[in-house]
Amino acid sequence: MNDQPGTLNEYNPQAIEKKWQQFWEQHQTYRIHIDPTRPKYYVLDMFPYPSGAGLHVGHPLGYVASDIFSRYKRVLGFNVLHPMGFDSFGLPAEQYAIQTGQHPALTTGQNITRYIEQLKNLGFSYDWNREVRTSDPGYYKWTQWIFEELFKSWYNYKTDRAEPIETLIQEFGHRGNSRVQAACDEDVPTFSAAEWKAMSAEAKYAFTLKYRLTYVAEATVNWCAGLGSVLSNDEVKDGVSERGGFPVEQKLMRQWMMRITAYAQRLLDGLNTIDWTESLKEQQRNWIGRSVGAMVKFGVDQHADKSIEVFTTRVDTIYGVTFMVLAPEHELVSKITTNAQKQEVAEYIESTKKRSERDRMADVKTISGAFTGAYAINPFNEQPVPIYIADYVLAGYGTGAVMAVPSGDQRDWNFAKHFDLPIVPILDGQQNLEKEADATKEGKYINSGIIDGLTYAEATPVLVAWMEERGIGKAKINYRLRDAVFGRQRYWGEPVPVYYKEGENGQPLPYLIPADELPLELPSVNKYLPTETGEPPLGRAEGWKYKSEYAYELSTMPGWAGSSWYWYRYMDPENNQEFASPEAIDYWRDVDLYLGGTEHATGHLLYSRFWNKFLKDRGFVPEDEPFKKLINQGMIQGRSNFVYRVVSEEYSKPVFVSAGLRDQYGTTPLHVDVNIVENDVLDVAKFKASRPDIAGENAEFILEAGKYLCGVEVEKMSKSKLNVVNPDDIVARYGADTLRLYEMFLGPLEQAKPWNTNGIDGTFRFIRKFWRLFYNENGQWLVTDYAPNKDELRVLHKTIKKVQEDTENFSFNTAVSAFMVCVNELGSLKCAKKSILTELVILLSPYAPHVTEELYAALGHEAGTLSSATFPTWQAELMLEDAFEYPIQINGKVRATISFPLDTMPSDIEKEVLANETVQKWMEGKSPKKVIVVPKRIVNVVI
RNA sequence: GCCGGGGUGGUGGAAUAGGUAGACACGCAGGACUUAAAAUCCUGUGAGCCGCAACGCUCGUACGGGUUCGAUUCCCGUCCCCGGUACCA
Repeated sequence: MNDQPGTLNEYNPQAIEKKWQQFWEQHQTYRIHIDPTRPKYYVLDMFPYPSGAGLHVGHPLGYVASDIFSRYKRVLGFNVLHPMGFDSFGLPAEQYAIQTGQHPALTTGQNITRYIEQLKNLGFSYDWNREVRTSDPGYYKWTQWIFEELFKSWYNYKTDRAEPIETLIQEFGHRGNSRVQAACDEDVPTFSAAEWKAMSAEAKYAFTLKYRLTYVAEATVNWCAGLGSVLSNDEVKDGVSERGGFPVEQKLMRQWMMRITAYAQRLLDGLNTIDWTESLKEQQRNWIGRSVGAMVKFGVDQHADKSIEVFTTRVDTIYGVTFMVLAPEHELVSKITTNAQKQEVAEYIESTKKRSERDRMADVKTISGAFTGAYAINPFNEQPVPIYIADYVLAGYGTGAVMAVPSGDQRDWNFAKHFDLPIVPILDGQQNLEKEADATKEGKYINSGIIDGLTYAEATPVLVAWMEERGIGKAKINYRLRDAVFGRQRYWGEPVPVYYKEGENGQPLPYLIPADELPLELPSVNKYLPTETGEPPLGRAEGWKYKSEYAYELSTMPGWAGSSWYWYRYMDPENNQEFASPEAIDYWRDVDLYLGGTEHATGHLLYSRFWNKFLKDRGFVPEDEPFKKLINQGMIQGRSNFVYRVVSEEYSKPVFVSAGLRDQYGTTPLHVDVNIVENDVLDVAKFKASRPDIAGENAEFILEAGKYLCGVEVEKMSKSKLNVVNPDDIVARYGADTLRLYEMFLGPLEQAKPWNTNGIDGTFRFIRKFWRLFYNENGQWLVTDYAPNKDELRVLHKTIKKVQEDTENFSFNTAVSAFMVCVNELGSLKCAKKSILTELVILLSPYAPHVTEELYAALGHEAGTLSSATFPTWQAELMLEDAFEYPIQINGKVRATISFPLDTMPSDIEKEVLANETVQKWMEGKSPKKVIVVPKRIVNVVI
């Protein structure tokens, strides 16, 4: 590879790309507007967090794909919205601020500038006039506004949608709250209309707080002391914070929460209406975790006033219950434990507390628990069963209590064996109960009171009816999904627009900052750390308007707030009156194609769907689902190179052995910078220069075939592993088009793959060859006006067809291959004719918009872009040009062909008759034994 | 464990309503050009066999079976890899 590709007469990407970037900027080529005469198409990339490291080499993968698709849709006549922006609130900028004292807005701004520069270098067709930044006050004004709208709303299960809080207050005034079916706090007492009317205005207000979609609650949260903040479940991995790796503990705190659980069922149902990958939908389904079952109330022996409620998905096994298990944290534990068992129970609770979350997860096999001494009464047969506590029952799921059926559940079975508790079979279909539990639903019930002799399908309704009659249980659907914690004790985020006033009972009540005073701007602080009294950094706020009168909410919103609605802001980014105008929303509606990584499956993508459904309920947006189709680009992993240092007393100087020969020596592998390795061959001179400490002048290298080959391993891309490849370096050397094409060529878009540049020369050669179709060896323009011949048309039409199919399927790697074949074939045909090239450019422009600049002028296109809509016309030409040919195999060998014009699709029978005739002719009248016609392309004949 | 996706040359990967496996590219080898190198171009390149050559033959898509005229593709079983999730009652 020449280090300076491109002389004056050669393809010179640096000059071409620079020229066209300036041109696009000047002419605002990619600026788009609402155009009711054309259909819209919205292509969205997941916007990046602008980190200090600059654009990651994995980012362009998805951006290139979405850019290709945007260009493709434009060529087909769509008005394409293709914007970019920045998710610019976040922890790293704040950490940096803590270390350096620099305002996060400053560093964030610098990072964004760099990102934009890099993105523009890559030639994306974004409309930069629509750029958004979540940390701009003009943007987060509307994030705060949505928060306030959520606060002003409640979820009505009767209408199954969110409604303004006024409709709830009205209902309270009419009939109290006994008939209200709402998503609300658990501790809401029932009251009548009269009682409601008797309440003070403030008491009424306090009451509504239990129903609003954002609310304050005492919640167990993931508290990370290292970061001084609360984290969401998806920010915690293996008991430590995802960012920074600090330990995380469970802590009870007053927190802003969002009632996403109100939408659990709709979030589940909506998945059936959208075109996402099955694995992603499955992840969301698991996260929401719907299970259908029943709540059953068990009495407690000696405690007539108490009962234990359990959730079960198998009420039909109720007669097989031989013990109960409570979570150690369950509130009844202390009340029902007998004196004799007190010490054992206390010890057990103590030991579970010591076990970290991590230990509990890692160690699933150890069976432990303690007997409380109390007994529960099975409401169906009045039999007492012992109550245990055990840490395999989770306080956070269901009621924190389970009815244990050892014959049907393996964990219960294990527990029963360990504590020597009875195992009662309840179905005649159950087998091997001595060895393991059998969760079958086959057979008829035995030992089962009112359901004896029934089947599974018959039993459940009988049991539920029996329970409901007596008020001891009911059918119930349970979700794993929890309400989302909405506060972070951090500085660099949207301030929660709330202040507090002390109420009658001395408790502070939250009130919204009036909407016309939004945005509540992030105040400046002298330090980005929590205050001495342990308040969040906003405790240091200076210049807050009402600070002397009221206490402000000091937490900020979580990272996902700003990203949960940003696709609407692109529709109308400058609007200061609304988050986007109804006109813009009505035209652009929803995202037709969304590209991004799978890592957001249970975070961003779930919260966004939640907010969207809320906005829909309140009439602000028209569509129920925000992202119609979603493609996940695979993660780009790092590809590390290694050198092998020989470990031996024999040598006084450092010795490195090539990878293929390392088995013959004892060696230690060392990471080596991938940027001084090409095709896994080490540049020894550069290596020596870069590591004088170990590889200086007198180091020895044991080569194979004259080269030093490096070892390879796929790892996460990181600085310490010396495997980071900066896209800028590639662009500087080969040009953006080569990088773009290469990233597409690397493999299927959705597949995770290690980044390596081993094949990049191939795509560079291709683009150069392509360039040469247009220019002669002196760099002069070659395009002329001759009509193409049949062979040339054939090549073009074949390519157009293939590329269109591949593009529709997001199979860009095969599309690039098809281009390569096309250019090779045209090259040998010496084809350089205007009409052919017109079509070729339409195809190629998504991938290489810079290469063919002269064409814009020569063909009279609007400069710098392509708007020709010739796609529909070529297909007709293709039909006239070509024919289907069916080879006829006789005893496995091709001996003849039959052909059909493309406009007449023969039936299989017609083919068989024709094949028969052809074979007979070929064999001079002999008749074949068997003719098998295969629809696709081959006719087999057996004689 | 469960759920989802995979296993094809030296490498990245093509091809699945069943129909010439290995497109395209990298790498490698040989050749042309060159004082030389780089770049470029041409030829070859799954493994093996036969032969002067042409033609041709056998085996090959993780492994073992099955269905079929025909299986990388469909079915059953096994092994391995990647991603997600985790005591969810």
